[in-house]
Amino acid sequence: MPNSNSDRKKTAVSAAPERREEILATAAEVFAAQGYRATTVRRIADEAGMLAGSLYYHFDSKESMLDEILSGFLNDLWARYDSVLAAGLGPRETIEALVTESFREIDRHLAAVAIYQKEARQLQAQPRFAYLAESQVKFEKAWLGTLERGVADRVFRADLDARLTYRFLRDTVWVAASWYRPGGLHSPEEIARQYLSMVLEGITLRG
Amino acid sequence: MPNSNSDRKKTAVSAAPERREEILATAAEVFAAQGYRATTVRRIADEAGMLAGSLYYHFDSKESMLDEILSGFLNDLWARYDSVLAAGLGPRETIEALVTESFREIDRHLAAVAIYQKEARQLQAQPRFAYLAESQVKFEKAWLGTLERGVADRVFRADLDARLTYRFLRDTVWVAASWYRPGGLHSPEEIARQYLSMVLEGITLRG
Amino acid sequence: MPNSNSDRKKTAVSAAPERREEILATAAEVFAAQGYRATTVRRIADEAGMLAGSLYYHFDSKESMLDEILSGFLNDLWARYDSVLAAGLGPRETIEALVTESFREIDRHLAAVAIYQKEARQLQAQPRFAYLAESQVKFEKAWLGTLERGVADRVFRADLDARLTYRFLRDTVWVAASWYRPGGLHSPEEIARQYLSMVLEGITLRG
Amino acid sequence: MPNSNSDRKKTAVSAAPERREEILATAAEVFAAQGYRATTVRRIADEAGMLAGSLYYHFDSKESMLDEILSGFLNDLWARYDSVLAAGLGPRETIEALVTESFREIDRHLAAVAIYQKEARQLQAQPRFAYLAESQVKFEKAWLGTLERGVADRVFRADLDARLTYRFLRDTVWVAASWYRPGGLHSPEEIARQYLSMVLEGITLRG
DNA sequence: TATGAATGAGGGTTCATTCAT
DNA sequence: CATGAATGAACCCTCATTCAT
Repeated sequence: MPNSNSDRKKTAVSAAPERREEILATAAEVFAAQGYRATTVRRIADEAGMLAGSLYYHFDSKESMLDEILSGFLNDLWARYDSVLAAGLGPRETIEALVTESFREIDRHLAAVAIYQKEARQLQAQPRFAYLAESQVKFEKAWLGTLERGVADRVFRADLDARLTYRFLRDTVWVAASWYRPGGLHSPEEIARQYLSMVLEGITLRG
Repeated sequence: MPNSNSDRKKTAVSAAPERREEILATAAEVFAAQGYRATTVRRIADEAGMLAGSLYYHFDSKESMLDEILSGFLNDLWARYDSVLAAGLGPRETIEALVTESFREIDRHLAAVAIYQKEARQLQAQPRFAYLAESQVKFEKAWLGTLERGVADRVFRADLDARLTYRFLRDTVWVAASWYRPGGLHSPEEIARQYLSMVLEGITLRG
Repeated sequence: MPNSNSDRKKTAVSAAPERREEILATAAEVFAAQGYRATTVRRIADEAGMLAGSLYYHFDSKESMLDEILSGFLNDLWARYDSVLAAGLGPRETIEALVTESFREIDRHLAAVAIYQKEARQLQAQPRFAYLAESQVKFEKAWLGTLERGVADRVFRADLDARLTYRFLRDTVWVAASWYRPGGLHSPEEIARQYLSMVLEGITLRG
Repeated sequence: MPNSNSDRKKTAVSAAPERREEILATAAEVFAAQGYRATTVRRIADEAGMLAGSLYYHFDSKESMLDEILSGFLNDLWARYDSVLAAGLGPRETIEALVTESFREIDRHLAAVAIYQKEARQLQAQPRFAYLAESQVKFEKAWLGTLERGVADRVFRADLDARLTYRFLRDTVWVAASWYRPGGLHSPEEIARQYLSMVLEGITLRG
């Protein structure tokens, strides 16, 4: 996956990467809380204990912060998804593993996920963020493929529109970022288990 | 439900509300496509075939356009929800009716729903948009109550966390606005049927 | 005195001059209360029971309303001043008559006087309002001349700077417009009497 | 006295207040020359040798500049008035000292005084500028009280309406700001002496 | 005569960004 | 590394004015 993070041509010398990460984490939280457009660079600087101008020593633009946040998240996500997909599991087990990894990713990169959910659609149009669209395509291929494999294997119902089911699963998982709070009542794994139970078995009680 | 739309003391007189509605529909589409903050009033005016300043003959601010769009949508939604809730249906039938009405509402007010999804959380903080939070509360009461009634009636599974299930249902329905296109392959009712089937029966094939 | 009022090339037909006067009086009051710049043409229209655009049937601009108000006031003032100055009175009696006429003029054209006080200095720069400066010059000539005649006649003290005294008199009289309310406790003549008493005799009690 | 200037939570840090003062002085002069409403921030910026946006680094609005100008002037004025009033002088000497201090204040804060004269009445209505009204009240108390004390002490004439006399004195002093130019022919003290002479003794020559 | 709707030129303000120190 | 100050483009909004009806 193309990752603008890799061809980073920063102003900064390579030294002190911790400060960068701190600022990035701060920025991510503010972006998630207020929205990317609504967030001022000054607000981020305030939160990071510096002046707005000082941010430009570490990053060359507000947009590049966003870029790093999003690509960092997607890189991490795909590393895990790829290893699930390479494990040679059956369709149902693959879905279970993907869902579980997704909730874990929400737990790890909550802010980034929230930002992604809200901004990705608009961002995709810009060349700089084309990788978002590519990730989307790859994502659909993985999930939809698994679902279709499951239907073929008579593990999943065949009477449902595949793309509809895919969207249903995808949305169900990721919108959780809008209410999930790390350290809350349920662990990511517990949430995954319940979600899977609903998705796979439905919420209706069986006689 | 408090509705800022009702105590509108606008510049415009009562006559000729068509132009208002036209502009409002245009604004809603642009807001939905680009995000509220990212949308300039010039863009709305362009799209409406007028100059930016002219918008202010009909509305007194960009924010008040947003307000009317959102409150208009919620008013319509609640009129329908209320009549479903007043119909005295069983829990499963109530859920089915609510889901169906929701998809119909997405069909009717697609732009407004998309805007709501993206902006409501931040907007709620402003006093002017407090009604969004109130609607949210009422919404949760309706859905969660129906689910709990269903569990008590042994119609729904008792082993699921009720709030988790509620969120699952709620999000499942509404995020559809992010991909739904009116006049597409599936009618709102067809989408509702399939969604309900997944939610109620699960996606796993039964022996 | 040049009076833009005389070469009025209005849009309006000559008919219904009462409506004009009504609007003008309304405008004068609003200008006086809020300041010329701060007054919107719409506010005047509201107060006159019409829409902003409708004013332009009667007047061709906001500025021309101001012009008519101011020139109307000055025309009236000079008619009276001129007849005082032509009466051949002694210096003290002339001053007394001018002061009394001034307070009467404040009583008659309160709003116009207030506007004049506040806006004249800036307005003078514009060619259209050059007559304000000319009036000022003529005004100074009349008062200062009378004072100097009084000094020569040993009616007024000779140890005071003449221009200082002139300004003292002028300001004393006209600022009254800032607090005077027609129909209040004191009539214009009573106010004139007391002012004159102070100005001529001073406020110190004589042994 | 309430002073909005004191609870200033400005963008600017405490350091380098000189630039602020420069800009403020510039703004005051432009406000005085053109009127507050008629002054554009672009004009102030031009005069200060910067761009309009740059002003907002130092001040958070055009209004807050006005606020600082006015409250700065009033603070200074009251410091001096208060020390006069605390000096335990007789009525006539108190009036003389107040008048003299007033002319000195006009000399020091000419622009601020001119602005005050022209804008105070309208500004008072806004909560932010309520301190103008409070100052006015305190002002009247000080002057009117002194005048009444003087009448009781048989230093001033008893046959004059006290409030009328107060307004006469007040206006007489302050309108001088409309024509006074620092560094002109007469010093503030000289002007005060002549004004006092007129006010106390009158302009009529005594046999 | 008056209205409704629009125009268009600003005006105040925000904000990402730059840069000398 | 960070600050303080400034830039400049863009934004929302206001308002006098126009004009067809």
